[in-house]
Amino acid sequence: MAHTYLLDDMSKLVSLAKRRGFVFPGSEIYGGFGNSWDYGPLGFLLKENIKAAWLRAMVQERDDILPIETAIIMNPRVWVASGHVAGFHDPLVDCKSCKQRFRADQVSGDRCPECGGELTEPRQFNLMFKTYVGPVEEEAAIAYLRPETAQGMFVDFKAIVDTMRVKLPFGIAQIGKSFRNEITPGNFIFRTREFEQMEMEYFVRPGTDMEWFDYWVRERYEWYVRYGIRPENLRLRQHEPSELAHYSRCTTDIEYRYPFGWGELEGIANRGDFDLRVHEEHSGEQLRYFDEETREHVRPYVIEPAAGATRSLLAFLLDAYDEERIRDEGGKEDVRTVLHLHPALAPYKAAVLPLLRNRPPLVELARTVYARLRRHYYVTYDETGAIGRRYRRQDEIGTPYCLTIDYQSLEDQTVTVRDRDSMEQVRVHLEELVPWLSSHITA
RNA sequence: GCGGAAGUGGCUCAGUGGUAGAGCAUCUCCUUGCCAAGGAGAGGGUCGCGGGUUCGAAUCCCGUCUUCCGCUCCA
Repeated sequence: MAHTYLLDDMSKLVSLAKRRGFVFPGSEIYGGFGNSWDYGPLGFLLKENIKAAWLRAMVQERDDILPIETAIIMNPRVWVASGHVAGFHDPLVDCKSCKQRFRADQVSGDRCPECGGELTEPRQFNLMFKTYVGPVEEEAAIAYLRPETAQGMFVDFKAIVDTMRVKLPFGIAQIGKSFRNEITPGNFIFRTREFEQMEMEYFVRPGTDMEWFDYWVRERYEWYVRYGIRPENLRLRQHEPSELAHYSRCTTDIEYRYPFGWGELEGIANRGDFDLRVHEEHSGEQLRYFDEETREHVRPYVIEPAAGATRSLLAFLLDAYDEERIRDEGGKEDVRTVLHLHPALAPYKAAVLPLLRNRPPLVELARTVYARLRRHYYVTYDETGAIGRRYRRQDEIGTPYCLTIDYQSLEDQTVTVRDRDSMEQVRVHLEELVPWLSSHITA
Protein backbone atom coordinates (compact mmCIF):
# COMPACT_ATOMS: atom_id res chain seq x y z
CA MET A 1 0.00 0.00 0.00
CA ALA A 2 1.48 3.32 -1.06
CA HIS A 3 2.26 5.60 1.81
CA THR A 4 1.70 9.14 0.65
CA TYR A 5 -0.10 10.95 3.44
CA LEU A 6 1.91 13.88 4.76
CA LEU A 7 1.09 15.60 8.03
CA ASP A 8 0.90 19.37 7.68
CA ASP A 9 1.14 19.85 11.44
CA MET A 10 1.60 17.64 14.45
CA SER A 11 -1.82 17.99 16.07
CA LYS A 12 -3.09 14.66 14.72
CA LEU A 13 0.00 12.88 15.92
CA VAL A 14 -0.06 14.56 19.33
CA SER A 15 -3.64 13.45 19.78
CA LEU A 16 -2.97 9.92 18.62
CA ALA A 17 0.06 9.77 20.92
CA LYS A 18 -2.11 10.69 23.88
CA ARG A 19 -5.13 8.61 22.88
CA ARG A 20 -3.11 5.46 22.33
CA GLY A 21 -0.66 5.69 25.18
CA PHE A 22 2.52 6.84 23.43
CA VAL A 23 3.16 10.27 24.92
CA PHE A 24 1.30 12.06 27.72
CA PRO A 25 1.77 15.67 28.85
CA GLY A 26 3.88 15.60 32.03
CA SER A 27 2.38 16.30 35.48
CA GLU A 28 -0.98 16.75 33.79
CA ILE A 29 -3.16 16.60 36.92
CA TYR A 30 -1.26 19.63 38.21
CA GLY A 31 -1.90 21.58 35.05
CA GLY A 32 1.18 20.29 33.28
CA PHE A 33 4.75 21.38 33.72
CA GLY A 34 6.53 23.41 31.09
CA ASN A 35 7.42 21.14 28.24
CA SER A 36 7.75 17.88 30.16
CA TRP A 37 6.37 14.77 28.52
CA ASP A 38 5.81 11.28 29.84
CA TYR A 39 6.15 8.16 27.75
CA GLY A 40 3.13 5.92 28.09
CA PRO A 41 3.23 2.13 27.76
CA LEU A 42 3.50 2.15 23.96
CA GLY A 43 5.84 5.11 23.82
CA PHE A 44 8.11 3.45 26.32
CA LEU A 45 8.26 0.26 24.26
CA LEU A 46 8.85 2.22 21.05
CA LYS A 47 11.68 4.18 22.66
CA GLU A 48 13.24 1.01 24.05
CA ASN A 49 13.09 -0.52 20.58
CA ILE A 50 14.74 2.53 19.01
CA LYS A 51 17.54 2.41 21.56
CA ALA A 52 17.92 -1.34 21.01
CA ALA A 53 18.12 -0.79 17.24
CA TRP A 54 20.83 1.84 17.77
CA LEU A 55 22.81 -0.42 20.10
CA ARG A 56 22.44 -3.24 17.64
CA ALA A 57 23.98 -1.21 14.80
CA MET A 58 26.60 0.56 16.94
CA VAL A 59 27.69 -2.20 19.33
CA GLN A 60 26.29 -5.66 18.73
CA GLU A 61 26.98 -5.93 15.00
CA ARG A 62 30.50 -4.48 15.34
CA ASP A 63 33.62 -5.49 17.18
CA ASP A 64 35.15 -2.05 17.72
CA ILE A 65 32.63 -0.21 19.93
CA LEU A 66 31.97 -0.71 23.66
CA PRO A 67 28.89 0.41 25.60
CA ILE A 68 29.03 2.23 28.95
CA GLU A 69 26.71 4.12 31.25
CA THR A 70 28.10 7.03 33.22
CA ALA A 71 26.76 9.27 35.99
CA ILE A 72 24.40 12.14 35.19
CA ILE A 73 25.90 14.26 37.98
CA MET A 74 29.66 14.40 37.47
CA ASN A 75 32.50 16.25 39.14
CA PRO A 76 31.80 19.89 38.25
CA ARG A 77 35.38 20.29 37.03
CA VAL A 78 34.40 18.13 34.07
CA TRP A 79 32.21 20.98 32.83
CA VAL A 80 34.88 23.58 33.43
CA ALA A 81 37.30 21.50 31.33
CA SER A 82 34.78 20.77 28.59
CA GLY A 83 34.07 24.46 28.15
CA HIS A 84 30.42 24.17 29.10
CA VAL A 85 30.66 26.36 32.19
CA ALA A 86 32.27 29.15 30.18
CA GLY A 87 30.79 28.56 26.76
CA PHE A 88 27.41 27.02 27.26
CA HIS A 89 25.54 30.21 27.75
CA ASP A 90 24.84 33.01 25.36
CA PRO A 91 24.52 36.67 26.09
CA LEU A 92 21.37 37.77 24.25
CA VAL A 93 19.96 41.18 23.44
CA ASP A 94 16.40 42.12 22.52
CA CYS A 95 15.28 44.91 20.21
CA LYS A 96 12.90 47.19 22.09
CA SER A 97 11.02 48.17 18.90
CA CYS A 98 10.71 45.10 16.70
CA LYS A 99 11.11 42.56 19.57
CA GLN A 100 13.61 40.44 17.68
CA ARG A 101 16.33 38.70 19.70
CA PHE A 102 19.98 38.43 18.74
CA ARG A 103 23.12 36.92 20.15
CA ALA A 104 25.14 39.78 21.61
CA ASP A 105 28.30 38.63 19.83
CA GLN A 106 26.55 38.74 16.47
CA VAL A 107 25.50 42.40 16.56
CA SER A 108 27.77 45.40 16.66
CA GLY A 109 26.71 48.58 18.43
CA ASP A 110 23.52 49.13 20.38
CA ARG A 111 21.13 49.40 17.45
CA CYS A 112 18.99 46.61 15.99
CA PRO A 113 20.40 45.27 12.69
CA GLU A 114 16.83 44.71 11.44
CA CYS A 115 14.99 47.91 12.23
CA GLY A 116 17.58 50.19 13.85
CA GLY A 117 15.73 50.18 17.17
CA GLU A 118 17.34 50.31 20.58
CA LEU A 119 18.67 47.07 22.08
CA THR A 120 18.44 45.91 25.69
CA GLU A 121 21.50 45.16 27.78
CA PRO A 122 22.93 41.67 27.08
CA ARG A 123 21.49 39.03 29.42
CA GLN A 124 23.07 35.68 30.28
CA PHE A 125 21.30 32.42 29.63
CA ASN A 126 23.15 29.50 31.17
CA LEU A 127 21.84 26.34 29.60
CA MET A 128 23.09 23.97 32.31
CA PHE A 129 20.84 22.87 35.16
CA LYS A 130 22.46 23.60 38.51
CA THR A 131 21.89 21.55 41.62
CA TYR A 132 23.48 20.99 45.01
CA VAL A 133 25.19 17.83 46.13
CA GLY A 134 24.76 17.25 49.83
CA PRO A 135 22.03 18.46 52.16
CA VAL A 136 23.43 21.96 52.71
CA GLU A 137 22.99 24.43 49.90
CA GLU A 138 26.34 26.06 49.79
CA GLU A 139 28.49 27.31 47.00
CA ALA A 140 31.12 24.56 47.33
CA ALA A 141 28.57 21.85 46.62
CA ILE A 142 27.24 23.17 43.29
CA ALA A 143 26.97 20.51 40.61
CA TYR A 144 25.37 20.29 37.21
CA LEU A 145 23.07 17.87 35.44
CA ARG A 146 24.97 16.82 32.35
CA PRO A 147 24.06 18.76 29.19
CA GLU A 148 25.41 15.93 27.02
CA THR A 149 26.41 12.32 27.60
CA ALA A 150 29.65 12.69 25.62
CA GLN A 151 31.82 13.82 28.55
CA GLY A 152 31.20 10.48 30.25
CA MET A 153 33.03 8.74 27.42
CA PHE A 154 35.99 11.13 27.56
CA VAL A 155 36.28 10.92 31.33
CA ASP A 156 36.20 7.11 31.17
CA PHE A 157 38.57 6.94 28.18
CA LYS A 158 41.51 6.02 30.42
CA ALA A 159 39.59 3.31 32.27
CA ILE A 160 38.50 1.75 28.97
CA VAL A 161 42.00 1.85 27.48
CA ASP A 162 43.46 0.38 30.69
CA THR A 163 40.99 -2.46 31.06
CA MET A 164 39.39 -3.42 27.76
CA ARG A 165 42.37 -4.24 25.49
CA VAL A 166 41.17 -1.88 22.78
CA LYS A 167 43.05 -0.97 19.61
CA LEU A 168 42.61 2.17 17.50
CA PRO A 169 40.24 2.90 15.99
CA PHE A 170 37.64 2.12 18.63
CA GLY A 171 34.49 3.68 20.02
CA ILE A 172 32.64 4.13 23.29
CA ALA A 173 28.85 4.37 23.16
CA GLN A 174 26.28 5.55 25.65
CA ILE A 175 22.54 6.10 25.78
CA GLY A 176 21.14 8.32 28.49
CA LYS A 177 19.36 11.44 29.59
CA SER A 178 20.76 14.93 29.27
CA PHE A 179 19.41 18.24 30.52
CA ARG A 180 19.47 21.71 29.07
CA ASN A 181 17.69 24.83 30.17
CA GLU A 182 16.59 25.62 26.64
CA ILE A 183 15.50 29.19 26.12
CA THR A 184 12.59 28.12 24.00
CA PRO A 185 11.59 24.48 24.09
CA GLY A 186 8.70 23.27 22.02
CA ASN A 187 7.33 21.48 19.01
CA PHE A 188 5.97 18.58 21.07
CA ILE A 189 8.90 16.35 22.07
CA PHE A 190 11.30 17.86 19.49
CA ARG A 191 13.02 20.18 21.93
CA THR A 192 12.61 19.40 25.60
CA ARG A 193 14.68 20.40 28.61
CA GLU A 194 15.09 16.76 29.59
CA PHE A 195 15.94 14.51 26.67
CA GLU A 196 17.59 11.26 25.79
CA GLN A 197 20.71 10.98 23.68
CA MET A 198 22.41 8.14 21.86
CA GLU A 199 26.04 9.17 21.51
CA MET A 200 29.19 7.46 20.41
CA GLU A 201 32.77 8.72 20.54
CA TYR A 202 34.95 7.08 17.93
CA PHE A 203 38.70 7.44 18.63
CA VAL A 204 40.92 7.45 15.56
CA ARG A 205 44.52 8.23 14.59
CA PRO A 206 45.03 11.92 13.80
CA GLY A 207 45.10 12.29 10.05
CA THR A 208 42.48 9.62 9.44
CA ASP A 209 39.77 11.71 11.08
CA MET A 210 38.10 13.14 7.95
CA GLU A 211 37.93 9.71 6.37
CA TRP A 212 36.16 8.37 9.45
CA PHE A 213 33.98 11.47 9.61
CA ASP A 214 32.61 10.74 6.14
CA TYR A 215 32.22 7.08 7.04
CA TRP A 216 30.06 7.85 10.08
CA VAL A 217 27.90 10.36 8.21
CA ARG A 218 27.07 7.60 5.71
CA GLU A 219 26.58 4.90 8.36
CA ARG A 220 24.21 6.99 10.42
CA TYR A 221 22.20 8.17 7.41
CA GLU A 222 21.75 4.56 6.36
CA TRP A 223 20.62 3.56 9.84
CA TYR A 224 17.60 5.83 9.61
CA VAL A 225 16.74 4.45 6.19
CA ARG A 226 17.17 0.89 7.44
CA TYR A 227 14.58 1.51 10.12
CA GLY A 228 12.06 3.03 7.79
CA ILE A 229 12.63 6.77 7.47
CA ARG A 230 11.92 7.71 3.86
CA PRO A 231 15.01 9.18 2.17
CA GLU A 232 13.02 12.08 0.72
CA ASN A 233 12.45 13.22 4.31
CA LEU A 234 16.16 13.13 5.17
CA ARG A 235 18.99 15.41 4.20
CA LEU A 236 22.56 16.17 5.20
CA ARG A 237 23.55 19.69 6.11
CA GLN A 238 27.09 20.80 6.71
CA HIS A 239 27.62 23.52 9.32
CA GLU A 240 29.11 26.84 8.32
CA PRO A 241 32.38 27.60 10.14
CA SER A 242 30.59 30.40 12.03
CA GLU A 243 27.98 28.09 13.55
CA LEU A 244 30.33 25.36 14.74
CA ALA A 245 30.19 24.43 18.42
CA HIS A 246 33.25 25.35 20.48
CA TYR A 247 34.63 21.80 20.37
CA SER A 248 34.00 21.05 16.71
CA ARG A 249 36.31 21.24 13.69
CA CYS A 250 33.56 20.19 11.32
CA THR A 251 29.94 19.10 11.73
CA THR A 252 27.30 17.58 9.48
CA ASP A 253 23.71 17.29 10.63
CA ILE A 254 21.30 14.62 9.53
CA GLU A 255 18.04 16.51 9.26
CA TYR A 256 14.47 15.29 9.05
CA ARG A 257 11.59 17.08 7.37
CA TYR A 258 9.28 17.70 10.32
CA PRO A 259 5.88 19.32 9.72
CA PHE A 260 7.36 22.56 11.08
CA GLY A 261 10.36 22.40 8.74
CA TRP A 262 13.74 20.71 8.45
CA GLY A 263 15.18 19.98 11.87
CA GLU A 264 18.14 18.18 13.34
CA LEU A 265 17.94 14.49 14.08
CA GLU A 266 21.60 13.79 14.66
CA GLY A 267 24.87 15.69 14.46
CA ILE A 268 28.13 14.10 13.37
CA ALA A 269 31.05 16.16 14.66
CA ASN A 270 34.79 15.96 14.23
CA ARG A 271 35.89 16.99 17.74
CA GLY A 272 39.57 16.59 16.93
CA ASP A 273 41.55 16.12 20.13
CA PHE A 274 39.76 18.97 21.88
CA ASP A 275 38.18 16.88 24.61
CA LEU A 276 41.09 14.59 25.50
CA ARG A 277 43.42 17.57 25.43
CA VAL A 278 41.37 19.75 27.81
CA HIS A 279 40.77 16.82 30.16
CA GLU A 280 44.49 16.14 30.21
CA GLU A 281 45.10 19.78 31.11
CA HIS A 282 42.48 19.93 33.83
CA SER A 283 42.86 16.47 35.36
CA GLY A 284 46.61 16.08 35.04
CA GLU A 285 46.11 12.56 33.69
CA GLN A 286 47.60 11.37 30.40
CA LEU A 287 44.78 10.45 28.04
CA ARG A 288 46.77 8.63 25.38
CA TYR A 289 46.80 5.39 23.50
CA PHE A 290 50.10 3.54 23.23
CA ASP A 291 50.65 2.31 19.71
CA GLU A 292 52.78 -0.87 19.83
CA GLU A 293 53.75 -0.64 16.16
CA THR A 294 55.10 2.90 16.12
CA ARG A 295 56.10 2.85 19.82
CA GLU A 296 54.29 6.17 20.25
CA HIS A 297 51.78 7.62 22.68
CA VAL A 298 48.95 8.92 20.55
CA ARG A 299 46.23 11.33 21.61
CA PRO A 300 43.42 10.22 19.32
CA TYR A 301 41.01 12.40 17.40
CA VAL A 302 37.31 11.90 17.97
CA ILE A 303 34.42 11.50 15.55
CA GLU A 304 31.09 11.81 17.34
CA PRO A 305 27.73 10.75 15.95
CA ALA A 306 25.28 12.22 18.50
CA ALA A 307 21.64 11.27 18.01
CA GLY A 308 18.55 12.37 19.86
CA ALA A 309 16.58 9.31 20.97
CA THR A 310 13.40 11.20 21.75
CA ARG A 311 13.84 13.31 18.63
CA SER A 312 14.20 10.25 16.44
CA LEU A 313 11.16 8.73 18.13
CA LEU A 314 9.20 11.73 16.90
CA ALA A 315 10.62 11.31 13.39
CA PHE A 316 9.83 7.58 13.33
CA LEU A 317 6.25 8.30 14.42
CA LEU A 318 5.77 11.13 11.92
CA ASP A 319 7.21 9.12 9.07
CA ALA A 320 5.05 6.12 9.96
CA TYR A 321 1.80 8.07 10.26
CA ASP A 322 -0.55 7.44 7.40
CA GLU A 323 -4.21 7.94 6.61
CA GLU A 324 -5.41 5.62 3.86
CA ARG A 325 -8.62 6.30 2.01
CA ILE A 326 -10.49 3.06 1.54
CA ARG A 327 -13.70 2.29 -0.31
CA ASP A 328 -15.91 -0.45 1.10
CA GLU A 329 -18.26 -2.66 -0.93
CA GLY A 330 -21.01 -0.05 -0.80
CA GLY A 331 -18.62 2.53 -2.25
CA LYS A 332 -18.50 4.48 0.98
CA GLU A 333 -15.22 6.17 1.68
CA ASP A 334 -13.44 5.43 4.90
CA VAL A 335 -10.18 6.56 6.48
CA ARG A 336 -7.79 3.99 7.90
CA THR A 337 -5.20 5.45 10.26
CA VAL A 338 -2.08 3.34 10.37
CA LEU A 339 1.43 3.63 11.75
CA HIS A 340 3.79 1.97 9.29
CA LEU A 341 6.47 1.51 11.96
CA HIS A 342 9.31 -0.82 11.12
CA PRO A 343 8.42 -4.17 12.77
CA ALA A 344 11.60 -4.03 14.83
CA LEU A 345 10.46 -0.72 16.31
CA ALA A 346 6.75 -1.46 16.74
CA PRO A 347 5.69 -1.63 20.42
CA TYR A 348 3.84 -4.90 19.87
CA LYS A 349 5.10 -7.38 17.31
CA ALA A 350 1.75 -9.12 16.99
CA ALA A 351 -1.81 -9.12 18.27
CA VAL A 352 -3.59 -12.38 19.00
CA LEU A 353 -7.29 -12.27 18.12
CA PRO A 354 -9.91 -15.00 18.43
CA LEU A 355 -12.24 -14.63 15.45
CA LEU A 356 -15.27 -14.66 17.75
CA ARG A 357 -15.39 -14.20 21.49
CA ASN A 358 -18.48 -16.27 22.23
CA ARG A 359 -16.94 -19.52 21.00
CA PRO A 360 -14.98 -20.94 23.96
CA PRO A 361 -12.65 -23.19 21.89
CA LEU A 362 -11.48 -20.18 19.83
CA VAL A 363 -10.86 -18.04 22.90
CA GLU A 364 -9.10 -20.86 24.71
CA LEU A 365 -6.71 -21.55 21.84
CA ALA A 366 -6.10 -17.83 21.33
CA ARG A 367 -5.13 -17.40 24.98
CA THR A 368 -2.76 -20.34 24.73
CA VAL A 369 -1.08 -18.84 21.65
CA TYR A 370 -0.89 -15.46 23.40
CA ALA A 371 0.78 -16.98 26.48
CA ARG A 372 3.26 -18.88 24.32
CA LEU A 373 4.29 -15.84 22.23
CA ARG A 374 4.70 -13.60 25.25
CA ARG A 375 7.76 -15.60 26.25
CA HIS A 376 9.50 -14.33 23.09
CA TYR A 377 8.00 -10.98 22.17
CA TYR A 378 5.85 -8.13 23.34
CA VAL A 379 2.48 -9.14 21.95
CA THR A 380 -1.06 -8.07 22.77
CA TYR A 381 -4.47 -9.73 22.88
CA ASP A 382 -7.92 -8.47 21.96
CA GLU A 383 -11.28 -10.23 21.83
CA THR A 384 -13.57 -7.19 21.91
CA GLY A 385 -15.62 -6.16 18.88
CA ALA A 386 -15.74 -7.22 15.26
CA ILE A 387 -12.53 -8.57 13.78
CA GLY A 388 -12.13 -5.69 11.32
CA ARG A 389 -12.43 -3.20 14.13
CA ARG A 390 -9.71 -4.99 16.04
CA TYR A 391 -7.45 -4.87 12.96
CA ARG A 392 -7.95 -1.11 12.90
CA ARG A 393 -7.01 -0.73 16.55
CA GLN A 394 -3.74 -2.53 15.89
CA ASP A 395 -3.12 -0.49 12.71
CA GLU A 396 -3.31 2.69 14.76
CA ILE A 397 -0.57 1.58 17.15
CA GLY A 398 1.62 0.09 14.43
CA THR A 399 1.34 -3.63 15.27
CA PRO A 400 2.76 -5.30 12.16
CA TYR A 401 0.95 -8.64 12.41
CA CYS A 402 -2.50 -9.76 13.55
CA LEU A 403 -2.84 -13.45 14.31
CA THR A 404 -6.46 -14.57 14.02
CA ILE A 405 -7.52 -17.83 15.61
CA ASP A 406 -10.41 -19.21 13.54
CA TYR A 407 -12.24 -22.50 13.04
CA GLN A 408 -9.55 -23.80 10.75
CA SER A 409 -7.05 -23.25 13.59
CA LEU A 410 -8.95 -25.78 15.67
CA GLU A 411 -8.61 -28.34 12.89
CA ASP A 412 -5.09 -27.91 11.53
CA GLN A 413 -3.24 -25.74 14.09
CA THR A 414 -2.67 -22.88 11.68
CA VAL A 415 -3.54 -19.21 12.23
CA THR A 416 -4.35 -16.39 9.85
CA VAL A 417 -1.50 -13.87 9.82
CA ARG A 418 -2.66 -10.52 8.53
CA ASP A 419 -0.04 -8.02 7.40
CA ARG A 420 -0.53 -4.42 8.52
CA ASP A 421 0.95 -2.86 5.38
CA SER A 422 -0.32 -5.08 2.57
CA MET A 423 -3.46 -6.23 4.43
CA GLU A 424 -2.80 -9.62 2.90
CA GLN A 425 -3.24 -12.87 4.79
CA VAL A 426 -1.21 -16.03 5.01
CA ARG A 427 -1.59 -19.12 7.17
CA VAL A 428 1.19 -20.13 9.53
CA HIS A 429 1.37 -23.26 11.65
CA LEU A 430 1.46 -22.70 15.42
CA GLU A 431 4.81 -24.46 15.67
CA GLU A 432 6.24 -22.09 13.07
CA LEU A 433 4.94 -18.82 14.56
CA VAL A 434 8.00 -17.86 16.60
CA PRO A 435 10.54 -18.42 13.79
CA TRP A 436 8.15 -16.84 11.28
CA LEU A 437 7.84 -13.68 13.39
CA SER A 438 11.54 -13.67 14.09
CA SER A 439 12.39 -13.60 10.39
CA HIS A 440 9.81 -10.89 9.68
CA ILE A 441 10.60 -8.38 12.42
CA THR A 442 14.38 -8.25 12.21
CA ALA A 443 15.93 -5.35 10.35
C1' G B 1 12.30 35.68 27.95
C1' C B 2 9.42 38.89 23.93
C1' G B 3 5.03 39.24 20.29
C1' G B 4 0.40 36.67 18.68
C1' A B 5 -3.48 32.68 19.49
C1' A B 6 -5.82 29.13 22.59
C1' G B 7 -7.23 26.12 27.26
C1' U B 8 -14.84 22.69 28.40
C1' G B 9 -15.09 14.35 29.80
C1' G B 10 -9.54 9.95 27.09
C1' C B 11 -9.78 12.53 21.78
C1' U B 12 -12.25 16.39 18.54
C1' C B 13 -15.35 20.22 19.61
C1' A B 14 -20.47 22.95 20.62
C1' G B 15 -22.24 25.95 24.43
C1' U B 16 -21.20 34.08 25.52
C1' G B 17 -24.73 35.59 32.46
C1' G B 18 -29.66 31.34 34.62
C1' U B 19 -29.55 23.30 36.43
C1' A B 20 -22.73 21.18 32.08
C1' G B 21 -23.63 18.85 26.04
C1' A B 22 -22.51 15.99 21.29
C1' G B 23 -19.66 12.62 18.22
C1' C B 24 -15.88 9.26 18.71
C1' A B 25 -13.28 6.42 22.49
C1' U B 26 -13.81 3.26 27.16
C1' C B 27 -16.54 -0.67 30.17
C1' U B 28 -20.69 -4.68 30.57
C1' C B 29 -24.11 -7.89 27.93
C1' C B 30 -25.95 -9.48 23.12
C1' U B 31 -24.75 -9.72 17.89
C1' U B 32 -20.54 -10.44 14.55
C1' G B 33 -17.15 -16.85 9.81
C1' C B 34 -11.76 -11.79 8.17
C1' C B 35 -10.95 -5.49 7.46
C1' A B 36 -14.19 -0.12 12.02
C1' A B 37 -18.84 2.60 13.62
C1' G B 38 -25.70 -3.46 14.70
C1' G B 39 -28.66 -3.58 19.58
C1' A B 40 -29.21 -2.64 25.05
C1' G B 41 -27.00 -0.39 29.15
C1' A B 42 -22.98 2.09 32.16
C1' G B 43 -18.92 5.06 33.88
C1' G B 44 -16.42 9.66 33.17
C1' G B 45 -16.02 16.93 33.48
C1' U B 46 -16.42 21.69 40.44
C1' C B 47 -15.40 24.08 32.11
C1' G B 48 -6.48 24.94 33.39
C1' C B 49 -5.73 27.37 38.33
C1' G B 50 -6.53 31.70 41.80
C1' G B 51 -9.06 36.11 42.81
C1' G B 52 -12.84 39.83 41.54
C1' U B 53 -17.81 41.77 39.60
C1' U B 54 -22.91 39.75 40.09
C1' C B 55 -28.75 37.31 43.30
C1' G B 56 -26.20 33.97 39.91
C1' A B 57 -19.86 33.03 36.03
C1' A B 58 -17.72 27.83 31.42
C1' U B 59 -19.46 32.78 29.75
C1' C B 60 -17.50 39.51 32.09
C1' C B 61 -12.65 41.66 34.56
C1' C B 62 -7.58 40.91 36.73
C1' G B 63 -3.62 37.65 37.74
C1' U B 64 -1.24 33.08 36.97
C1' C B 65 -0.01 28.33 34.71
C1' U B 66 0.10 25.42 30.34
C1' U B 67 0.04 24.55 25.05
C1' C B 68 0.51 26.19 19.92
C1' C B 69 2.79 29.78 16.01
C1' G B 70 7.14 33.23 15.21
C1' C B 71 12.46 35.18 17.26
C1' U B 72 17.08 33.06 19.66
C1' C B 73 19.60 28.04 21.34
C1' C B 74 20.50 22.71 20.54
C1' A B 75 20.65 16.05 20.04
